[in-house]
Amino acid sequence: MAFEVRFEDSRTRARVGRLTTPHGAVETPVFMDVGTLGTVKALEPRDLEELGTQVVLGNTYHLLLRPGAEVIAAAGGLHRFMRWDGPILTDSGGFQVFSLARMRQITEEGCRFNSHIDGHEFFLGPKESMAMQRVLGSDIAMVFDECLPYPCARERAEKSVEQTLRWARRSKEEPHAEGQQVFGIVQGGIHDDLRRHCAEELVAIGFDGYAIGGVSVGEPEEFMYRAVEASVPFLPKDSPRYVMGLGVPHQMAECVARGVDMFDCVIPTRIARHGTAITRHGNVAIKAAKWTFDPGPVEEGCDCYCCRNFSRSYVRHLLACDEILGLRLLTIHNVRALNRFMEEMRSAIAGGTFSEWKEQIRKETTNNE
RNA sequence: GCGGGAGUAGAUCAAUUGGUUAGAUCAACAGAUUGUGAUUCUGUGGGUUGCGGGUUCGAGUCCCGUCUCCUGCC
Repeated sequence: MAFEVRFEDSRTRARVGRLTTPHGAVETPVFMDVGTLGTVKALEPRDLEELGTQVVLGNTYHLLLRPGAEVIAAAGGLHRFMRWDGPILTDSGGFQVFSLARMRQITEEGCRFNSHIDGHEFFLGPKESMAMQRVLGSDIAMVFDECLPYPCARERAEKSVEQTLRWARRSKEEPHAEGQQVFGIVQGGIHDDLRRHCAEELVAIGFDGYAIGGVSVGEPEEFMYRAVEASVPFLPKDSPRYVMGLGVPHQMAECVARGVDMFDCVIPTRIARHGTAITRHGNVAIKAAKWTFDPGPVEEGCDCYCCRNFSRSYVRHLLACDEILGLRLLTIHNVRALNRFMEEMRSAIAGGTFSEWKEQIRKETTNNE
């Protein structure tokens, strides 16, 4: 079995596990860094290693457009192309169908797009997506799905779930790379019965892991937790569960308490580029003038390269001047901050103190500064 | 000393040859960002138009005086 549950919390559904992939083992719960175009923006693979990043995400849609399947194939796959030897998870492009909705035309076979770069028409469906992910050679491939917006009428959600299930079956049937795992994606919006139905049907098809999609798309926080609660009980206990697109610390803690093992999000790298640091006491705008003379690190007690060596004053200065190093240093910090957060979480679960830890996190991170 | 030019938001500059509530950009401040079309986006505050008079229905704009800076000449 590729996934092994090693500790289970007695009071919640939280668990510590290990996911084995062709490029190494992954300790869960895990936060995965988004590297859409074959790079975690501003970081090098050696940075990621030092920061304790376990999995990097790649994106089928974006890599298909640029540089294209031929280039990746010629390089021998995404690992070799981007020089990351750790596990890679590739998104199917399904989310782009949703986020680039204006340009779409959906058929049973998939989705017709116009490239956002040069307008060229192209097509992405379960067949094309799996073929591309096979070329990419990711350790984990995601099925091609439709991500529903919020809010969404029930009738539309029903049809969409059936479409997602048909696409999931076809995604499973397509050939995959050697050792490549395939994860199904539970959709269903905020409708509990649709979530359950979708989960059960996916389990019947049989996947290596199961994602919960269509959350953190603008719905209230409680709806997000409810979507997780409506899905997890119908997923196998011995398979990894992955909430897609989520990376706010206390939200991840809440989802882990509901049985989730994996997360990914653009938040740490994006807000770093926008001048905001993630800390144990909430987000801090390092760009703010009040740090102009501040000699302290971005976050007190952080072990990252940025915090070990540089002052808030310096990082603020770099950001104010739009220096590349500013984006890099703050990205280093934010990635490390979330990885430390997950390390703490795993220790708390293994040590039997998860509930107390989660409560403390909720208090600390909601009080901004 | 004489001549010329310039003084408008924290900074750099606008304001149709006198016409509504003096704008823009940057900075400041606040907010957003959740399977990246994001070094992005949104919003807020901020002015005794150097100062003092005058002309006019009305002055950043015209006139007088004054202060400061720049520049040229003796």
